[in-house]
Amino acid sequence: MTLQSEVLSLLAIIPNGKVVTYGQIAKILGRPKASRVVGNILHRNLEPDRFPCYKVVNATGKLSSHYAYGGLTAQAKRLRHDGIIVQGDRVDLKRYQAPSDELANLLDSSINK
DNA sequence: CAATTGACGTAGT
DNA sequence: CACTACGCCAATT
Repeated sequence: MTLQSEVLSLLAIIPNGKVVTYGQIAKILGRPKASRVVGNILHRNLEPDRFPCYKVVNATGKLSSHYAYGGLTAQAKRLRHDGIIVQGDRVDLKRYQAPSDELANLLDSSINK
């Protein structure tokens, strides 16, 4: 099982109206130091229609500046569409970041399903 | 197979 | 919070 497929699986189960950070994903998948890899995976796959990669932000809540198809603006637009308030180029992590344990639980459920 | 490449994170300033 | 420097590691070349 590649880390890549794990990351994509996790993206698919992010609760609507919530966001996650790269490091959070990495930690959940057992690679707490592989935050960069998570970003690389999303960068290389570029499948915005298949996975909600717009729900992924960095540790400060800032949106990815190299997001495909319009960059920050396009990503912010998608986030707002999900009911998430985007101030400038960032979101309020305190309010929108999905708890890691909840994600782990959802991931487990998706595997079981 | 070795080197390169980053949608990043953390600690220090 | 903004910036810098350095560490990290799977996928790609």
